[in-house]
Parts: sequence; structure tokens; C-alpha cells
Amino acid sequence: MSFASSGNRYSMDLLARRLRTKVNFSAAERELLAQSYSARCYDAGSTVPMPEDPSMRPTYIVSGWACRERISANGDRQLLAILLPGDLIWRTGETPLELLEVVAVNKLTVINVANAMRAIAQDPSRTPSIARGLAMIGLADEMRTIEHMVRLGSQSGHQRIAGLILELAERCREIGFMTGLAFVMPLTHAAISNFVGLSVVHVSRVMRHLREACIIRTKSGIIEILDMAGLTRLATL
Amino acid sequence: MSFASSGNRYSMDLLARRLRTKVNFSAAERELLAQSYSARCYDAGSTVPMPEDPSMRPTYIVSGWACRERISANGDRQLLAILLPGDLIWRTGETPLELLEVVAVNKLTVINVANAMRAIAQDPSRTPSIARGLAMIGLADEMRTIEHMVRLGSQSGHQRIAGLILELAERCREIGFMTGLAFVMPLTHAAISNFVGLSVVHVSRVMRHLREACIIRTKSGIIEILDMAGLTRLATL
DNA sequence: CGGGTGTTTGAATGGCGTCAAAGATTGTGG
DNA sequence: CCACAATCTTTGACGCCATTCAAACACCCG
Repeated sequence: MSFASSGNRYSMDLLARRLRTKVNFSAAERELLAQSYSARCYDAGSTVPMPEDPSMRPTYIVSGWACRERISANGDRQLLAILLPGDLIWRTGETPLELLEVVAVNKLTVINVANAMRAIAQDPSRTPSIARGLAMIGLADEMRTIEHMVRLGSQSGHQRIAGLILELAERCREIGFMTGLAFVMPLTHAAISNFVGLSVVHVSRVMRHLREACIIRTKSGIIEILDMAGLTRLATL
Repeated sequence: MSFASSGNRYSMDLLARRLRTKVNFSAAERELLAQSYSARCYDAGSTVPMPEDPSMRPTYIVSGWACRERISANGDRQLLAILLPGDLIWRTGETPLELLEVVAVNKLTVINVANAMRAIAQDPSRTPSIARGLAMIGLADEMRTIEHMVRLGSQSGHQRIAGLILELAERCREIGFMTGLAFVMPLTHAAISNFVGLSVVHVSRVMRHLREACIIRTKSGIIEILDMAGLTRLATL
């Protein structure tokens, strides 16, 4: 079954953590980010419904991963972005990327932060650091999209997957989800293949190669980087 | 030699034409778009310099094609977007896509329209239709970028090139650059290959196939669509 | 007319996709 | 806690699409 369910209350802790590495904010700003909201949950594979009213859209991921997907006429599935805890699914403005379907990768918990985002947008002078930090995060997101276009356009299978692992590791580190050099990777090979533009079989092969070269180690949904230099070299070539 | 040179004065005629298909504007708005600016020219292959000051950036293409490019560490060249006459190279905001290098494909003539864009941004209520139309064009641009990611991620060589030809034809039609079903295509095979993520040789082969299947005809930089249905079918598959 | 740039072609190689089937994991209900 | 089903992963075999290398060919411009 795959529908939303209400639950506990959460605040934007992980976002606060990410922002803190870029700007330092006031007590009032800290308080705004500490506000709690009641959560909604979605099962893996279900679509997160986008509110009609743009001002009601701002939604924040508390836990679980999601992805923006696009099904083309011939039925092919292309993932355009991967969303992690601490990410905002929708923001105040509306861009085509945010109009794509958002699908839960695993059990997803989100909160609607339209109130906070409205407050920030209406009077940026009251929360200057948050506003600035959010803009920086927005830029970083777009930059990742461009990097991904480069991946799709001019990299080999090995480069694409090595690059993806590095990106996800970095993002997990930012939100404190790394244990040493290991992090939980809920993406199935099918999801990876739809994101990096390779077949499922080939994703499996590349992963095996990385494993046999002692560059990574995988175990029950956890991926550990054993040879960061080697992985980086593979991604860059 | 490849540097800028000043020249005649031009106005945003093609942009006005594109906007007119989406919104209808007042006499004052028409006048704003009819303002003329002194042109700068760039030779094919040269980089169009981006002004430091964001507010001075808004630049409009009068004639010639350009592209946004990204050179990765290993030297690979990936084109992220193709710019045609009537397009804006930079706008008021700054997005990562607009921070990429812009290179002239052929002889390029541009005008700096910072004044007009500033007027529109500062008081959108005076030029509401233009503001709305520009927003629509901006959305269309982003949507094209997403389409291109789908191209790179999950389409075959034939699909990519057929889709590209259709896109360029449609954009040329919008600005009145189509004669029947033919339009001038200044992109070299090398440029196409860097855009759609194929090798130069393969681009040549696919073009030959399209030619031999009587789907397109090419002659000295002009490409004519002979079988629109066939081309569309190829692109969609 | 010569040189540079762009296009085309052939041949050989290989990366990657597809098909098919066997394992491994996970989750669910009894 | 076990059994079973469903999903995910892995592997082998095979073939094609696309790349690479190399060289010939066409085109444009001074």
C-alpha cells in the first residue's frame, strides 16, 4: 500500500546543519528552523503529491530518499535528481525541474514547511542568513544538475558511477549520515541505472569491478569507500 | 582573430516576435522592445565575455548562434545549451547555467540590453506582459534543458539527433528563420557531437542515414526536413 | 591555388544493452 | 520463528551500437 500517513512532529534539523556550514545565523533564525511540523509518510515507490497552490508547496525531507523522475512517451524512465534528508522538494518559486514527479525511493518522511518559507520570502531582512544560505543551496543544486548533464553526455559507465558515489558520499557527509567512509545507499540498481543512463546489468558489473578493485565495499544497502583516491581517479580519469 | 567589435544599432525584434505569440503588449511595451543598442560582434569560436557586474549582464543575440560549454578536467567538452538569435545569453538573476562559458558558433552579433531588463525588473507593473512573457520563455528554456537530459540519459544516437533537429527547427520557426521546412544550421558535426554526447564520426553516420532514408536533406549548412512524420517517429520511437 | 577546417568512409575494437536464468535479500503472513 | 513470495542482484552468452584510428575527400577563404 502506498499512501500518506500522518505522524510525529519534526523540525528542519538537517537543513540547519547544512546552513550552519555556510552562514551563521541569529537566535531568531535558529528558532525559525527549530519550529516543528507534523510529518507525512510515504511508502517506497509512491508519488509525493505536489500541492496545487505554489505557496503551499515547500516541503522538507526528514528521512528517506526520493527522486525526481520523468517518464517519456516510449515508457523510458529517466531520473533527473536524487533527494536526500535535509533537502527541500519544492520551494517558493516554480521551476520545470520541480514540476516533475517526485517518487519515494524508500520509506519517506516529509514535513510541509510552507509557513517558514513564506516568512523567509516575505521579509528576508528578518532572516538574512537563512535567505542567503538557502540561495547558496539552490545554486549548489543547480550546479549538481549541470554536473550530471556532463556525466550523461561525456562519461563512461565507470566514471558515471564513481562520480555518483562520490557525490552521494559528500552529500551524506554534509548531513552527518556518514560513518567513517560508509553510508546507507537505498538506491536499487534499477534506480541508479535510470539516473546515470546505463542498464541494470551494467550497473551491477561496474559495481562488481569497483568491489574487486578494492575501491568500495557493499553490504546490505551500505556502501563503504575503501580507496577514496582510486574512486576519485576513476571518476575524473 | 577573435575579439569584440562595435557596429550598428539593433533592437530586440526577434524577442518581440517570440513574445507576441504568447502575450499581447501595450504601446509602451512595444516601444521598450524597439529601443536600439549598439552591437558587438564576435568571431566564431571566441568566448563572449560575461560582465562582472550581474546587473550589466543582460545580453541579447541579434544574429548568429552560440553555445554554453563546459570543459571538464580530462579535457572533454560538453555543450549544455544552444543559443539562437532572439535568445538572451544572460538575464538579471544568476544561475549556474548562465555562469558557463558562452562561445560563438559562427559570427555572432549581440547587444547589451541591461537597461531594458533593469527597467522591467524594477517595475514589472509598467511592463506586465513583457515580464510575464519573459518568465514563460525562461520556463521554456529550463524545460528544454530537462528534455536534453532525457536525451542524453535514455536515447539512442538516432533519437538524439532527430530530436535535436526537431527542436532547432521549431526554434527557428519561432523567430521566422524557416523557409518552408528548411533552416540554416551553422553547427558543425563536432559541435553537435559535443552537445548530444556522440562521436563526430557517429553524428556523420546518423546524418547520412537520415539523408538516405529521405527524411532530411542537407546542403551547404542548410538542413531541410523532407519527412516530418518520419523524423518525429524517429525522435520518439 | 594552397592550407586549414569540416565531412565522410572503412575497418577493427569494445563498451554496453539485451535476454535469460540462477542466486541472494527482503519483507510478509502464518 | 520459519516459509514463501516478491524483489533485487548477479552471471553468462550474445550481439549491436557506438567509439576509435586512419585516411581520403569536400569545402571555404585569403
